[in-house]
Amino acid sequence: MFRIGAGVVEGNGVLSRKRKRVTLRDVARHAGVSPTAVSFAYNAPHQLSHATREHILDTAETLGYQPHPVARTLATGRTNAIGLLVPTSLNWMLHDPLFTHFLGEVGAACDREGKRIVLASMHEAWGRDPGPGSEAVTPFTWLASIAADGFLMFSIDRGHPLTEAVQRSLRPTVLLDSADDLQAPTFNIDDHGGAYAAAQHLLARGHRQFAVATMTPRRDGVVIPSIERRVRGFAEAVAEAGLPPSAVQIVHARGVPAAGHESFQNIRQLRRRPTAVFCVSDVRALGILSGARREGISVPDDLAVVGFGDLPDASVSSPPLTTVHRDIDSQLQLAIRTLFQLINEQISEADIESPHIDATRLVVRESS
Amino acid sequence: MFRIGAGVVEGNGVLSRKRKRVTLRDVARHAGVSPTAVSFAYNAPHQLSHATREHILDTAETLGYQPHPVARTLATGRTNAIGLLVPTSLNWMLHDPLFTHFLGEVGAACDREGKRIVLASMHEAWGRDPGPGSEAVTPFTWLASIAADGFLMFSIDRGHPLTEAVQRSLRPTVLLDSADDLQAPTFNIDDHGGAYAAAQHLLARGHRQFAVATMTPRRDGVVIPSIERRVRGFAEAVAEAGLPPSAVQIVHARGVPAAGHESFQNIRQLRRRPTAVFCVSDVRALGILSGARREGISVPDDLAVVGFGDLPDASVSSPPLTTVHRDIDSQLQLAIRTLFQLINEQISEADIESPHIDATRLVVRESS
DNA sequence: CGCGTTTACTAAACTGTTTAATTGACCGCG
DNA sequence: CGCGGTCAATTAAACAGTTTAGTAAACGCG
Repeated sequence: MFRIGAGVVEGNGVLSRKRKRVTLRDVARHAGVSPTAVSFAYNAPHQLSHATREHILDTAETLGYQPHPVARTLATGRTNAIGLLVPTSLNWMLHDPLFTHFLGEVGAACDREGKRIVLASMHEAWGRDPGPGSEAVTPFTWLASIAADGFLMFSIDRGHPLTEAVQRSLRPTVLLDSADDLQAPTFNIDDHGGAYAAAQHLLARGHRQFAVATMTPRRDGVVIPSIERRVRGFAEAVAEAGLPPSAVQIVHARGVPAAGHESFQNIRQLRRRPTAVFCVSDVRALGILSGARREGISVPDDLAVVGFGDLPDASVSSPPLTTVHRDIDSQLQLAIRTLFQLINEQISEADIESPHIDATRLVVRESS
Repeated sequence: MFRIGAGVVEGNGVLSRKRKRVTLRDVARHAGVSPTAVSFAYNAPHQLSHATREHILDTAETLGYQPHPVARTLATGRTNAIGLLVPTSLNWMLHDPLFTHFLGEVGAACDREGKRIVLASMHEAWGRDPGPGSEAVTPFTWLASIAADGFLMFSIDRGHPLTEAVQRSLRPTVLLDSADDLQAPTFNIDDHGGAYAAAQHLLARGHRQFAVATMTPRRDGVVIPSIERRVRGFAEAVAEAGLPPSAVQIVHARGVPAAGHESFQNIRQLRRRPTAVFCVSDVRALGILSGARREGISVPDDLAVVGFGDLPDASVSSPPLTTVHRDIDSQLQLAIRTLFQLINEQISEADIESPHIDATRLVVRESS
């Protein structure tokens, strides 16, 4: 077993990362050309004769020259990275399959374009004790400190500390699943309409007493606008059917993966037993399904369950989940494409109709 | 509903991101001080009198000055970011709960330190058709183009195209779950020993015919060293018990989340029916459990199942999963801390004993 | 009062690259 | 032979900060 013990492998140069960086100027000097020529060798080969170019590339190779990405960025103004701003802690978000799906797709898109993703979670970024003598971190300074050409943000509400910062930012920013009156290109889905349709469906099936399973409100007051819209949409449809407000009982549960079980318990403890439950997300609904299975409650006979999102898992659960379908991928593709176009200045923000709202539709399966 | 239609909101300056950047020099000019003073106001407050500092900060505020992160990086040599190099496509990795856990923890650690994560997937990075006239992307140039102070990599094998690049890199790199003879600080776990213990356990329970459920080999030949070690560890223990090689049958399945079901089907089709199956990961084992439940196969009576990793889910499955426990968090904390120390030059690579191998231990529950 | 130290601030150099403007050589053409 | 036009390469100016070395004034002190 190979081992890098103290002093065991030494002096062959491989381990020493201290050696001074070889700069473009060094290459130029050794090759006997100007720094510009070296730059051209990489970025504008046609400006150079084939012979000199080869010569420059050779000397660069032998010297072990690595172009300095930061210096390049400073000169070109392009970081080749987009900032993915996570509204809470990354840890928290990663438990949400919707987010991991988002992240994966963004990753694939960036991969195709040769771009990098800079992940920054906004949660603990500010309000932290400022370093010795330096100012406290504000949303604005925080955003400014991220080296990216543009930003992608999820679930931003009106009141979120970052909204103002985003609007003052110099870099294009695209919002997903956010409030729909923010001054930045926003790509949402029809949460309200989807939830409304879910309610209508359940009403048509004869249900009159409902539970809505949603998140426990965050202590920091951060609101997830898309979820709010879903709850409102559902309640509105029920109200318009002439039922009293008490026909909709809201149950909260915290966390994303385990929340389903907790929700289920809470539902069982309601005095007025609901015959149907609408969940603001599929994970929650799937959790309720498994809770019901465990307790011998029959779905949909004893309890109808409707989810939101139509994750891949929703169609293979038992029973298959009735849920509100959204086309995540097309929404995301459009958002990312828009962001790239904004970055490349192929379009301007004024050209974008915002918010862009993708349709949703109810997919009726066997859980309702 | 607010709407940024073409020309609807215009000229209030909020939407225009074209306005020229306010530089440190601008602030200096307006405040009537030298550029140095402005820099000091942010980075070395004690060098300035309280009054001038306030004055500078005020003018900066009114001018809307944002320090340029890239320029700062170029001058200081600090990006305040670490590169997370994903060995395959990000999309693929995100389906692995182990990776998302890793990512979440790295995120939390970076959050604490005020650092950013640069995500870069190596999968498609090179071998792509080179841009017009520019050189093809090589692992080395690719790595060099990432603006980060150091790198964290998962599952790197000897033959991986990046290994050489990492060793030539100027920036500290820490490896996790990788080959254990690479010339970089490596933090592994005792895969071999864990799998060996799992086999011994099953042998002691009287099993004589085994299946090992592992990944389908990747077409690109990339090998996941930790998984190789597990398979070998298991096979070795069985061989040392005097059983013939045929006592261990290897079943492959692709993908991470759905692989469990596929593995289960494959196991059922084996001519020599195994009485116990060892899975190289918990997800796979959990999938087999649910496949068995669906088909009415009793675990552990008809089939004993042992996983690897001891994810949170493993203890709450039905039946609770016997699995090889690893302390992911401590491994990760140590790796990250080491990386930060290397970046800050508080330690040198020669001081690090590598590979660092965390112990694993078998946790016997009810699936075996 | 003169000497050394601190305080508050500045000028200039430095980080490594791109890019606009420029030069000089060479070529064909009228 | 002189003139415009490429071609190949160079010079110099950005890009937006940090940092080192230095200076003038103020201060403390015997």
